Amino acid sequence: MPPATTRSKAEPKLSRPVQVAEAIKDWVVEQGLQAGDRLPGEAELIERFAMAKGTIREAMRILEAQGLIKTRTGPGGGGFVHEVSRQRAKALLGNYFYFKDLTIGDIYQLRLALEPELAASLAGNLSEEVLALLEDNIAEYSEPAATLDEERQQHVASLRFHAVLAEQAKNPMLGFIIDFMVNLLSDLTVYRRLYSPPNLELWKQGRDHQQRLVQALRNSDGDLARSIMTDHMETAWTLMRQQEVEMQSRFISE
Amino acid sequence: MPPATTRSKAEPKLSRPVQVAEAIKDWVVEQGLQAGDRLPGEAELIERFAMAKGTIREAMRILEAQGLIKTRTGPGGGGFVHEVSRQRAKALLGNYFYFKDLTIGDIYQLRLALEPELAASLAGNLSEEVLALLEDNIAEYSEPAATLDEERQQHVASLRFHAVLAEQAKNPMLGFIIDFMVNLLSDLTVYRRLYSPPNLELWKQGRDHQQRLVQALRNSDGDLARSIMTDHMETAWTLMRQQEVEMQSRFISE
DNA sequence: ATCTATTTGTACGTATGTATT
DNA sequence: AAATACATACGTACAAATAGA
Repeated sequence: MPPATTRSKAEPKLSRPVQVAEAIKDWVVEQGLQAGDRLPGEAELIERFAMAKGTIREAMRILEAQGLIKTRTGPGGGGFVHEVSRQRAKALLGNYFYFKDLTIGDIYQLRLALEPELAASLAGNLSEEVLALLEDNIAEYSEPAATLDEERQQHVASLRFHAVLAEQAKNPMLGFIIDFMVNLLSDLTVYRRLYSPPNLELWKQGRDHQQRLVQALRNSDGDLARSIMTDHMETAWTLMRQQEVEMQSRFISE
Repeated sequence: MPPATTRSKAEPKLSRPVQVAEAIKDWVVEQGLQAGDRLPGEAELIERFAMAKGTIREAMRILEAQGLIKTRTGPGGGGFVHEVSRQRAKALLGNYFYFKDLTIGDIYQLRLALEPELAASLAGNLSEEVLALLEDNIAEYSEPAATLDEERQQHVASLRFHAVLAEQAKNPMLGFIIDFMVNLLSDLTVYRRLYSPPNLELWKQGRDHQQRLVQALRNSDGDLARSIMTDHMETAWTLMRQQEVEMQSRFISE
Protein backbone atom coordinates (compact mmCIF):
# COMPACT_ATOMS: atom_id res chain seq x y z
CA MET A 1 0.00 0.00 0.00
CA PRO A 2 1.11 3.55 -0.56
CA PRO A 3 2.52 5.80 2.13
CA ALA A 4 1.00 9.10 3.04
CA THR A 5 1.89 12.01 0.80
CA THR A 6 3.43 15.10 2.27
CA ARG A 7 0.94 16.53 4.67
CA SER A 8 0.79 20.09 3.46
CA LYS A 9 -1.57 21.81 5.84
CA ALA A 10 -1.16 21.38 9.55
CA GLU A 11 -4.27 19.29 10.01
CA PRO A 12 -6.12 19.84 13.27
CA LYS A 13 -5.62 16.48 14.92
CA LEU A 14 -6.13 12.98 13.72
CA SER A 15 -8.01 10.58 15.92
CA ARG A 16 -6.14 7.59 17.23
CA PRO A 17 -7.85 5.05 15.01
CA VAL A 18 -6.99 7.12 11.94
CA GLN A 19 -3.41 7.42 13.12
CA VAL A 20 -3.22 3.70 13.66
CA ALA A 21 -4.79 3.03 10.26
CA GLU A 22 -2.19 5.26 8.59
CA ALA A 23 0.58 3.59 10.54
CA ILE A 24 -0.58 0.16 9.47
CA LYS A 25 -0.82 1.34 5.88
CA ASP A 26 2.72 2.66 5.96
CA TRP A 27 3.92 -0.48 7.64
CA VAL A 28 2.38 -2.63 4.95
CA VAL A 29 4.08 -0.58 2.25
CA GLU A 30 7.36 -0.69 4.10
CA GLN A 31 7.16 -4.44 4.46
CA GLY A 32 6.24 -4.73 0.82
CA LEU A 33 3.20 -6.80 1.62
CA GLN A 34 1.14 -7.84 -1.37
CA ALA A 35 -2.54 -8.55 -1.81
CA GLY A 36 -3.38 -11.68 0.11
CA ASP A 37 -0.70 -11.26 2.73
CA ARG A 38 -1.78 -11.43 6.33
CA LEU A 39 -1.20 -8.64 8.75
CA PRO A 40 -0.60 -9.02 12.45
CA GLY A 41 -3.53 -10.13 14.54
CA GLU A 42 -5.48 -7.91 16.88
CA ALA A 43 -3.51 -9.05 19.87
CA GLU A 44 -0.18 -8.21 18.33
CA LEU A 45 -1.39 -4.86 17.06
CA ILE A 46 -2.71 -4.02 20.51
CA GLU A 47 0.70 -4.75 21.90
CA ARG A 48 2.67 -3.05 19.14
CA PHE A 49 0.69 0.17 19.21
CA ALA A 50 -0.08 -0.01 22.91
CA MET A 51 -3.72 0.74 22.21
CA ALA A 52 -6.94 -0.73 23.40
CA LYS A 53 -8.74 -3.38 21.46
CA GLY A 54 -11.53 -1.08 20.35
CA THR A 55 -9.11 1.45 18.92
CA ILE A 56 -7.33 -1.17 16.88
CA ARG A 57 -10.61 -2.52 15.63
CA GLU A 58 -11.75 0.93 14.53
CA ALA A 59 -8.51 1.30 12.61
CA MET A 60 -9.14 -1.99 10.87
CA ARG A 61 -12.61 -0.84 9.94
CA ILE A 62 -11.22 2.24 8.32
CA LEU A 63 -8.88 0.21 6.16
CA GLU A 64 -11.69 -2.17 5.39
CA ALA A 65 -14.03 0.64 4.39
CA GLN A 66 -11.40 1.89 1.99
CA GLY A 67 -11.26 -1.57 0.48
CA LEU A 68 -7.65 -2.13 1.44
CA ILE A 69 -8.10 -5.12 3.72
CA LYS A 70 -10.51 -7.92 4.41
CA THR A 71 -10.79 -9.72 7.70
CA ARG A 72 -11.64 -13.29 8.51
CA THR A 73 -12.37 -15.00 11.80
CA GLY A 74 -11.12 -18.30 13.02
CA PRO A 75 -7.67 -19.89 13.17
CA GLY A 76 -5.31 -18.35 10.66
CA GLY A 77 -7.77 -15.52 10.36
CA GLY A 78 -7.11 -11.86 10.76
CA GLY A 79 -6.65 -8.96 8.41
CA PHE A 80 -5.46 -9.53 4.87
CA VAL A 81 -4.19 -7.03 2.37
CA HIS A 82 -6.72 -6.75 -0.40
CA GLU A 83 -6.57 -5.16 -3.79
CA VAL A 84 -9.23 -2.46 -3.93
CA SER A 85 -11.96 -3.91 -6.11
CA ARG A 86 -13.33 -2.01 -9.05
CA GLN A 87 -16.79 -2.27 -7.53
CA ARG A 88 -15.60 -0.73 -4.29
CA ALA A 89 -13.76 2.04 -6.11
CA LYS A 90 -16.88 2.85 -8.11
CA ALA A 91 -18.94 3.00 -4.95
CA LEU A 92 -16.52 5.30 -3.18
CA LEU A 93 -16.22 7.60 -6.18
CA GLY A 94 -19.98 7.54 -6.55
CA ASN A 95 -20.30 8.99 -3.07
CA TYR A 96 -18.30 11.98 -4.23
CA PHE A 97 -20.55 12.68 -7.18
CA TYR A 98 -23.66 12.14 -5.11
CA PHE A 99 -23.24 15.69 -3.89
CA LYS A 100 -22.33 17.13 -7.26
CA ASP A 101 -25.48 16.93 -9.36
CA LEU A 102 -24.05 15.62 -12.54
CA THR A 103 -26.16 16.04 -15.64
CA ILE A 104 -26.67 13.59 -18.46
CA GLY A 105 -24.88 16.11 -20.64
CA ASP A 106 -21.83 16.00 -18.39
CA ILE A 107 -21.59 12.26 -18.74
CA TYR A 108 -22.10 12.26 -22.46
CA GLN A 109 -19.52 14.96 -22.97
CA LEU A 110 -17.05 12.55 -21.41
CA ARG A 111 -18.31 9.47 -23.16
CA LEU A 112 -18.03 11.25 -26.47
CA ALA A 113 -14.42 12.09 -25.72
CA LEU A 114 -13.43 8.70 -24.31
CA GLU A 115 -15.39 5.87 -25.85
CA PRO A 116 -14.12 6.45 -29.39
CA GLU A 117 -10.60 6.39 -27.99
CA LEU A 118 -11.32 3.10 -26.27
CA ALA A 119 -12.86 1.61 -29.39
CA ALA A 120 -9.84 2.55 -31.47
CA SER A 121 -7.44 1.06 -28.97
CA LEU A 122 -9.34 -2.23 -28.85
CA ALA A 123 -9.41 -2.84 -32.59
CA GLY A 124 -7.65 -6.10 -33.31
CA ASN A 125 -7.06 -6.74 -29.65
CA LEU A 126 -10.18 -8.65 -28.71
CA SER A 127 -10.43 -12.39 -28.50
CA GLU A 128 -13.09 -14.17 -30.51
CA GLU A 129 -14.86 -15.02 -27.26
CA VAL A 130 -15.26 -11.39 -26.37
CA LEU A 131 -16.38 -10.52 -29.87
CA ALA A 132 -18.97 -13.28 -29.65
CA LEU A 133 -20.07 -11.99 -26.27
CA LEU A 134 -20.61 -8.58 -27.78
CA GLU A 135 -22.65 -10.06 -30.61
CA ASP A 136 -24.77 -12.07 -28.20
CA ASN A 137 -25.38 -8.90 -26.29
CA ILE A 138 -26.56 -7.07 -29.38
CA ALA A 139 -28.94 -9.93 -30.08
CA GLU A 140 -30.79 -9.02 -26.89
CA TYR A 141 -32.14 -5.98 -28.65
CA SER A 142 -32.39 -7.09 -32.23
CA GLU A 143 -36.06 -6.14 -32.23
CA PRO A 144 -37.68 -2.93 -30.99
CA ALA A 145 -39.08 -3.14 -27.50
CA ALA A 146 -42.80 -3.75 -27.22
CA THR A 147 -43.33 -2.51 -23.70
CA LEU A 148 -41.91 0.25 -21.59
CA ASP A 149 -40.35 -2.24 -19.25
CA GLU A 150 -38.80 -4.15 -22.12
CA GLU A 151 -37.40 -0.91 -23.41
CA ARG A 152 -35.78 -0.26 -20.06
CA GLN A 153 -34.22 -3.72 -20.10
CA GLN A 154 -32.88 -3.15 -23.60
CA HIS A 155 -31.40 0.12 -22.51
CA VAL A 156 -29.52 -1.53 -19.68
CA ALA A 157 -28.42 -4.33 -21.99
CA SER A 158 -27.05 -1.91 -24.54
CA LEU A 159 -25.07 -0.26 -21.77
CA ARG A 160 -23.65 -3.65 -20.89
CA PHE A 161 -22.11 -3.67 -24.35
CA HIS A 162 -20.00 -0.72 -23.33
CA ALA A 163 -19.17 -2.23 -19.97
CA VAL A 164 -17.75 -5.27 -21.74
CA LEU A 165 -15.59 -3.04 -23.88
CA ALA A 166 -14.45 -1.08 -20.83
CA GLU A 167 -13.35 -4.26 -19.15
CA GLN A 168 -11.10 -5.07 -22.07
CA ALA A 169 -9.28 -1.75 -21.96
CA LYS A 170 -5.50 -1.98 -21.74
CA ASN A 171 -5.51 1.44 -20.09
CA PRO A 172 -6.84 0.78 -16.57
CA MET A 173 -7.93 4.33 -16.00
CA LEU A 174 -9.74 4.64 -19.31
CA GLY A 175 -11.54 1.39 -18.63
CA PHE A 176 -12.47 2.37 -15.11
CA ILE A 177 -13.91 5.75 -16.03
CA ILE A 178 -16.06 4.38 -18.80
CA ASP A 179 -17.23 1.54 -16.62
CA PHE A 180 -18.08 4.02 -13.90
CA MET A 181 -20.16 6.17 -16.24
CA VAL A 182 -21.97 3.18 -17.67
CA ASN A 183 -22.85 2.21 -14.11
CA LEU A 184 -24.22 5.64 -13.38
CA LEU A 185 -26.37 5.50 -16.48
CA SER A 186 -27.60 2.01 -15.69
CA ASP A 187 -28.65 3.12 -12.25
CA LEU A 188 -30.69 5.94 -13.71
CA THR A 189 -34.37 5.59 -13.88
CA VAL A 190 -35.46 6.61 -17.31
CA TYR A 191 -38.80 8.25 -17.71
CA ARG A 192 -39.93 8.72 -21.27
CA ARG A 193 -42.16 11.64 -21.93
CA LEU A 194 -45.66 10.21 -22.21
CA TYR A 195 -46.62 11.66 -25.51
CA SER A 196 -43.29 11.39 -27.26
CA PRO A 197 -43.08 7.94 -28.78
CA PRO A 198 -39.68 6.24 -28.84
CA ASN A 199 -37.64 7.37 -31.78
CA LEU A 200 -37.39 4.17 -33.80
CA GLU A 201 -35.03 5.62 -36.34
CA LEU A 202 -32.45 6.56 -33.73
CA TRP A 203 -32.89 3.29 -31.90
CA LYS A 204 -32.17 1.42 -35.14
CA GLN A 205 -29.13 3.56 -35.79
CA GLY A 206 -27.72 2.74 -32.36
CA ARG A 207 -28.14 -0.98 -32.84
CA ASP A 208 -26.53 -0.85 -36.27
CA HIS A 209 -23.64 1.15 -34.89
CA GLN A 210 -22.87 -1.58 -32.42
CA GLN A 211 -23.02 -4.26 -35.10
CA ARG A 212 -20.73 -2.35 -37.41
CA LEU A 213 -18.44 -1.58 -34.49
CA VAL A 214 -17.92 -5.25 -33.72
CA GLN A 215 -16.98 -5.82 -37.34
CA ALA A 216 -14.48 -2.99 -37.28
CA LEU A 217 -12.97 -4.33 -34.07
CA ARG A 218 -12.68 -7.78 -35.57
CA ASN A 219 -11.06 -6.36 -38.72
CA SER A 220 -8.52 -4.40 -36.66
CA ASP A 221 -9.75 -1.17 -38.21
CA GLY A 222 -9.12 1.28 -35.40
CA ASP A 223 -9.97 4.41 -37.31
CA LEU A 224 -13.29 3.03 -38.42
CA ALA A 225 -14.07 1.81 -34.90
CA ARG A 226 -13.34 5.25 -33.54
CA SER A 227 -15.54 6.93 -36.08
CA ILE A 228 -18.44 4.53 -35.57
CA MET A 229 -18.23 4.98 -31.82
CA THR A 230 -18.27 8.74 -32.22
CA ASP A 231 -21.46 8.50 -34.27
CA HIS A 232 -22.88 6.05 -31.77
CA MET A 233 -22.27 8.35 -28.84
CA GLU A 234 -23.87 11.24 -30.67
CA THR A 235 -26.90 9.13 -31.45
CA ALA A 236 -27.18 7.92 -27.89
CA TRP A 237 -26.89 11.41 -26.54
CA THR A 238 -29.60 12.65 -28.88
CA LEU A 239 -31.80 9.75 -27.81
CA MET A 240 -31.31 10.62 -24.16
CA ARG A 241 -32.09 14.24 -24.82
CA GLN A 242 -35.33 13.36 -26.57
CA GLN A 243 -36.48 11.26 -23.70
CA GLU A 244 -37.20 12.84 -20.43
CA VAL A 245 -34.39 11.65 -18.34
CA GLU A 246 -33.91 12.55 -14.77
CA MET A 247 -30.57 12.14 -13.16
CA GLN A 248 -31.10 10.49 -9.85
CA SER A 249 -27.99 10.30 -7.82
CA ARG A 250 -27.73 7.71 -5.16
CA PHE A 251 -25.26 5.85 -3.06
CA ILE A 252 -23.80 2.74 -4.47
CA SER A 253 -22.77 0.13 -1.98
CA GLU A 254 -20.58 -2.75 -2.77
CA MET B 1 -26.66 10.16 0.98
CA PRO B 2 -27.53 7.48 -1.51
CA PRO B 3 -29.21 4.21 -0.62
CA ALA B 4 -27.70 0.86 -1.41
CA THR B 5 -28.18 -0.36 -4.95
CA THR B 6 -29.82 -3.68 -5.55
CA ARG B 7 -27.64 -6.27 -3.95
CA SER B 8 -27.21 -8.65 -6.85
CA LYS B 9 -25.14 -11.46 -5.43
CA ALA B 10 -26.07 -13.05 -2.17
CA GLU B 11 -23.12 -11.65 -0.28
CA PRO B 12 -21.71 -13.93 2.38
CA LYS B 13 -22.50 -11.92 5.46
CA LEU B 14 -21.92 -8.34 6.37
CA SER B 15 -20.44 -7.58 9.75
CA ARG B 16 -22.59 -5.66 12.17
CA PRO B 17 -20.72 -2.41 11.91
CA VAL B 18 -21.03 -2.47 8.13
CA GLN B 19 -24.73 -3.22 8.44
CA VAL B 20 -25.17 -0.36 10.85
CA ALA B 21 -23.18 1.96 8.60
CA GLU B 22 -25.43 1.07 5.67
CA ALA B 23 -28.51 1.53 7.79
CA ILE B 24 -27.38 4.96 8.91
CA LYS B 25 -26.59 5.88 5.31
CA ASP B 26 -30.05 4.83 4.20
CA TRP B 27 -31.62 6.63 7.12
CA VAL B 28 -29.82 9.83 6.22
CA VAL B 29 -31.05 9.60 2.63
CA GLU B 30 -34.53 8.82 3.79
CA GLN B 31 -34.55 11.79 6.10
CA GLY B 32 -33.18 13.95 3.34
CA LEU B 33 -30.37 15.17 5.54
CA GLN B 34 -27.99 17.58 3.88
CA ALA B 35 -24.33 18.28 4.37
CA GLY B 36 -23.87 19.89 7.77
CA ASP B 37 -26.87 18.23 9.37
CA ARG B 38 -26.28 16.44 12.61
CA LEU B 39 -27.08 12.80 13.07
CA PRO B 40 -28.18 11.20 16.32
CA GLY B 41 -25.58 10.94 19.05
CA GLU B 42 -23.88 7.74 20.05
CA ALA B 43 -26.29 7.15 22.87
CA GLU B 44 -29.34 7.42 20.68
CA LEU B 45 -27.84 5.24 17.97
CA ILE B 46 -26.96 2.63 20.56
CA GLU B 47 -30.57 2.64 21.64
CA ARG B 48 -32.06 2.75 18.16
CA PHE B 49 -29.99 -0.10 16.76
CA ALA B 50 -29.75 -1.96 20.06
CA MET B 51 -26.02 -2.33 19.60
CA ALA B 52 -23.08 -1.83 21.85
CA LYS B 53 -21.10 1.36 21.84
CA GLY B 54 -18.13 -0.21 20.12
CA THR B 55 -20.22 -1.46 17.22
CA ILE B 56 -21.76 1.96 16.69
CA ARG B 57 -18.36 3.57 16.83
CA GLU B 58 -16.97 1.21 14.23
CA ALA B 59 -19.90 2.06 12.00
CA MET B 60 -19.18 5.75 12.38
CA ARG B 61 -15.56 5.14 11.47
CA ILE B 62 -16.61 3.43 8.30
CA LEU B 63 -18.72 6.39 7.25
CA GLU B 64 -15.94 8.72 8.24
CA ALA B 65 -13.37 6.79 6.23
CA GLN B 66 -15.60 7.12 3.20
CA GLY B 67 -15.70 10.84 3.78
CA LEU B 68 -19.43 10.93 4.38
CA ILE B 69 -19.41 12.23 7.94
CA LYS B 70 -17.23 14.15 10.32
CA THR B 71 -17.45 13.90 14.08
CA ARG B 72 -16.89 16.49 16.73
CA THR B 73 -16.63 16.14 20.48
CA GLY B 74 -18.15 18.35 23.10
CA PRO B 75 -21.69 19.58 23.67
CA GLY B 76 -23.65 19.73 20.45
CA GLY B 77 -21.04 17.41 19.01
CA GLY B 78 -21.59 14.14 17.30
CA GLY B 79 -21.64 12.99 13.71
CA PHE B 80 -22.36 15.43 10.90
CA VAL B 81 -23.18 14.71 7.32
CA HIS B 82 -20.29 15.86 5.20
CA GLU B 83 -19.92 16.34 1.50
CA VAL B 84 -17.16 14.03 0.30
CA SER B 85 -14.24 16.30 -0.38
CA ARG B 86 -12.41 16.22 -3.67
CA GLN B 87 -9.21 15.49 -1.82
CA ARG B 88 -10.74 12.51 -0.07
CA ALA B 89 -12.22 11.22 -3.31
CA LYS B 90 -8.86 11.48 -5.01
CA ALA B 91 -7.19 9.59 -2.19
CA LEU B 92 -9.75 6.80 -2.25
CA LEU B 93 -9.55 6.47 -6.03
CA GLY B 94 -5.79 6.59 -5.81
CA ASN B 95 -5.87 3.48 -3.64
CA TYR B 96 -7.59 1.65 -6.47
CA PHE B 97 -4.96 2.56 -9.02
CA TYR B 98 -2.18 1.78 -6.59
CA PHE B 99 -2.60 -1.86 -7.51
CA LYS B 100 -3.00 -1.25 -11.22
CA ASP B 101 0.38 -0.07 -12.47
CA LEU B 102 -0.69 2.82 -14.61
CA THR B 103 1.82 4.03 -17.14
CA ILE B 104 2.58 7.58 -18.11
CA GLY B 105 1.19 6.71 -21.51
CA ASP B 106 -2.12 5.70 -19.98
CA ILE B 107 -2.46 9.06 -18.31
CA TYR B 108 -1.47 11.03 -21.35
CA GLN B 109 -3.86 9.13 -23.56
CA LEU B 110 -6.60 10.41 -21.28
CA ARG B 111 -5.25 13.91 -20.93
CA LEU B 112 -5.01 14.17 -24.69
CA ALA B 113 -8.65 13.21 -24.97
CA LEU B 114 -9.95 15.34 -22.12
CA GLU B 115 -7.92 18.49 -21.62
CA PRO B 116 -8.70 19.95 -25.07
CA GLU B 117 -12.37 19.36 -24.33
CA LEU B 118 -12.00 21.20 -21.04
CA ALA B 119 -10.14 24.07 -22.65
CA ALA B 120 -12.81 24.51 -25.28
CA SER B 121 -15.58 24.51 -22.70
CA LEU B 122 -13.84 27.14 -20.60
CA ALA B 123 -13.31 29.67 -23.38
CA GLY B 124 -15.10 32.87 -22.48
CA ASN B 125 -16.18 31.46 -19.14
CA LEU B 126 -13.28 32.45 -16.95
CA SER B 127 -13.21 35.50 -14.73
CA GLU B 128 -10.40 37.98 -15.11
CA GLU B 129 -9.10 36.90 -11.71
CA VAL B 130 -8.67 33.33 -12.84
CA LEU B 131 -7.06 34.44 -16.09
CA ALA B 132 -4.64 36.56 -14.09
CA LEU B 133 -3.94 33.61 -11.81
CA LEU B 134 -3.06 31.53 -14.84
CA GLU B 135 -0.75 34.21 -16.14
CA ASP B 136 0.96 34.54 -12.78
CA ASN B 137 1.45 30.83 -12.78
CA ILE B 138 3.09 30.90 -16.20
CA ALA B 139 5.42 33.58 -14.94
CA GLU B 140 6.89 31.05 -12.51
CA TYR B 141 8.56 29.36 -15.43
CA SER B 142 9.24 32.19 -17.81
CA GLU B 143 12.90 31.25 -17.83
CA PRO B 144 14.47 27.84 -18.30
CA ALA B 145 15.42 26.09 -15.10
CA ALA B 146 19.03 26.32 -14.08
CA THR B 147 19.14 23.38 -11.73
CA LEU B 148 17.56 19.97 -11.62
CA ASP B 149 15.62 20.89 -8.53
CA GLU B 150 14.38 24.10 -10.11
CA GLU B 151 13.27 22.10 -13.07
CA ARG B 152 11.28 19.82 -10.85
CA GLN B 153 9.60 22.82 -9.24
CA GLN B 154 8.75 24.24 -12.64
CA HIS B 155 7.28 20.97 -13.68
CA VAL B 156 4.99 20.91 -10.68
CA ALA B 157 4.09 24.55 -11.25
CA SER B 158 3.16 23.93 -14.86
CA LEU B 159 0.92 21.12 -13.69
CA ARG B 160 -0.75 23.56 -11.33
CA PHE B 161 -1.82 25.50 -14.40
CA HIS B 162 -3.94 22.53 -15.41
CA ALA B 163 -5.26 22.05 -11.91
CA VAL B 164 -6.55 25.61 -11.95
CA LEU B 165 -8.34 24.96 -15.21
CA ALA B 166 -9.78 21.71 -13.86
CA GLU B 167 -11.19 23.53 -10.89
CA GLN B 168 -13.09 25.86 -13.20
CA ALA B 169 -14.78 23.07 -15.11
CA LYS B 170 -18.55 23.27 -15.30
CA ASN B 171 -18.63 19.53 -15.76
CA PRO B 172 -17.79 18.15 -12.29
CA MET B 173 -16.64 14.81 -13.57
CA LEU B 174 -14.42 16.24 -16.27
CA GLY B 175 -12.84 18.55 -13.72
CA PHE B 176 -12.33 15.80 -11.19
CA ILE B 177 -10.67 13.38 -13.57
CA ILE B 178 -8.23 15.95 -14.87
CA ASP B 179 -7.46 17.12 -11.36
CA PHE B 180 -6.86 13.54 -10.31
CA MET B 181 -4.43 12.92 -13.15
CA VAL B 182 -2.57 16.14 -12.50
CA ASN B 183 -2.19 15.02 -8.90
CA LEU B 184 -0.79 11.68 -9.94
CA LEU B 185 1.73 13.38 -12.18
CA SER B 186 2.70 15.85 -9.48
CA ASP B 187 3.33 13.04 -7.06
CA LEU B 188 5.65 11.36 -9.52
CA THR B 189 9.30 11.60 -8.96
CA VAL B 190 10.86 12.59 -12.22
CA TYR B 191 14.28 11.29 -12.99
CA ARG B 192 15.86 12.77 -16.06
CA ARG B 193 18.27 10.59 -17.87
CA LEU B 194 21.69 11.82 -16.91
CA TYR B 195 23.15 12.33 -20.32
CA SER B 196 20.05 13.58 -22.07
CA PRO B 197 19.92 17.32 -21.52
CA PRO B 198 16.51 18.89 -21.13
CA ASN B 199 14.92 19.58 -24.47
CA LEU B 200 14.82 23.36 -24.48
CA GLU B 201 12.86 23.59 -27.67
CA LEU B 202 10.01 21.49 -26.35
CA TRP B 203 10.09 23.28 -23.02
CA LYS B 204 9.71 26.60 -24.80
CA GLN B 205 6.86 25.27 -26.88
CA GLY B 206 5.02 24.17 -23.79
CA ARG B 207 5.34 27.54 -22.13
CA ASP B 208 4.19 29.32 -25.29
CA HIS B 209 1.23 27.00 -25.58
CA GLN B 210 0.04 28.02 -22.16
CA GLN B 211 0.43 31.70 -22.94
CA ARG B 212 -1.47 31.43 -26.19
CA LEU B 213 -4.07 29.30 -24.46
CA VAL B 214 -4.83 32.00 -21.93
CA GLN B 215 -5.32 34.44 -24.76
CA ALA B 216 -7.69 32.12 -26.57
CA LEU B 217 -9.65 31.59 -23.36
CA ARG B 218 -9.88 35.31 -22.80
CA ASN B 219 -11.03 35.85 -26.40
CA SER B 220 -13.72 33.18 -26.07
CA ASP B 221 -12.19 31.25 -28.92
CA GLY B 222 -13.08 27.71 -27.97
CA ASP B 223 -11.86 26.05 -31.13
CA LEU B 224 -8.49 27.68 -30.88
CA ALA B 225 -8.22 26.81 -27.19
CA ARG B 226 -8.98 23.20 -27.99
CA SER B 227 -6.42 23.06 -30.72
CA ILE B 228 -3.70 24.70 -28.63
CA MET B 229 -4.36 22.32 -25.77
CA THR B 230 -4.11 19.37 -28.12
CA ASP B 231 -0.72 20.54 -29.27
CA HIS B 232 0.27 21.22 -25.69
CA MET B 233 -0.62 17.74 -24.57
CA GLU B 234 1.32 16.22 -27.42
CA THR B 235 4.34 18.31 -26.55
CA ALA B 236 4.10 17.43 -22.88
CA TRP B 237 3.78 13.75 -23.66
CA THR B 238 6.81 13.86 -25.91
CA LEU B 239 8.72 15.64 -23.18
CA MET B 240 7.80 12.98 -20.65
CA ARG B 241 8.82 10.26 -23.05
CA GLN B 242 12.21 11.83 -23.61
CA GLN B 243 12.89 12.00 -19.94
CA GLU B 244 13.24 8.86 -17.99
CA VAL B 245 10.15 8.88 -15.94
CA GLU B 246 9.22 6.19 -13.54
CA MET B 247 5.68 5.80 -12.41
CA GLN B 248 5.77 5.38 -8.69
CA SER B 249 2.42 4.60 -7.29
CA ARG B 250 1.74 5.39 -3.71
CA PHE B 251 -1.05 5.90 -1.29
CA ILE B 252 -2.44 9.36 -1.00
CA SER B 253 -3.85 10.28 2.35
CA GLU B 254 -6.03 13.23 2.92
C1' DA C 1 -18.89 -35.74 12.87
C1' DT C 2 -17.12 -33.82 17.09
C1' DC C 3 -14.21 -31.57 19.67
C1' DT C 4 -10.60 -28.14 20.42
C1' DA C 5 -7.72 -24.32 19.68
C1' DT C 6 -7.33 -19.90 17.60
C1' DT C 7 -8.75 -15.62 16.23
C1' DT C 8 -12.08 -12.16 15.20
C1' DG C 9 -16.62 -10.21 16.68
C1' DT C 10 -19.79 -8.20 20.19
C1' DA C 11 -21.07 -6.32 24.66
C1' DC C 12 -20.61 -3.48 28.66
C1' DG C 13 -18.78 -0.56 32.31
C1' DT C 14 -15.71 2.97 33.52
C1' DA C 15 -12.63 6.64 32.95
C1' DT C 16 -10.68 10.43 30.26
C1' DG C 17 -10.61 14.21 26.92
C1' DT C 18 -12.73 18.16 24.79
C1' DA C 19 -15.59 21.80 23.61
C1' DT C 20 -19.85 24.62 24.82
C1' DT C 21 -22.41 27.37 27.96
C1' DA D 1 -14.31 28.88 36.45
C1' DA D 2 -17.37 25.31 36.68
C1' DA D 3 -20.75 22.37 35.12
C1' DT D 4 -22.48 19.91 31.18
C1' DA D 5 -22.71 17.10 27.03
C1' DC D 6 -20.67 14.62 24.13
C1' DA D 7 -17.06 11.74 21.82
C1' DT D 8 -12.83 9.08 22.81
C1' DA D 9 -10.24 5.46 24.88
C1' DC D 10 -9.50 1.34 27.84
C1' DG D 11 -10.14 -3.49 29.72
C1' DT D 12 -12.47 -7.40 30.46
C1' DA D 13 -15.74 -10.99 29.52
C1' DC D 14 -18.09 -13.70 26.45
C1' DA D 15 -20.01 -15.13 21.76
C1' DA D 16 -19.28 -16.74 17.06
C1' DA D 17 -16.72 -18.58 13.32
C1' DT D 18 -13.38 -21.49 11.27
C1' DA D 19 -9.45 -24.73 10.66
C1' DG D 20 -7.46 -28.82 12.00
C1' DA D 21 -7.06 -33.04 14.79
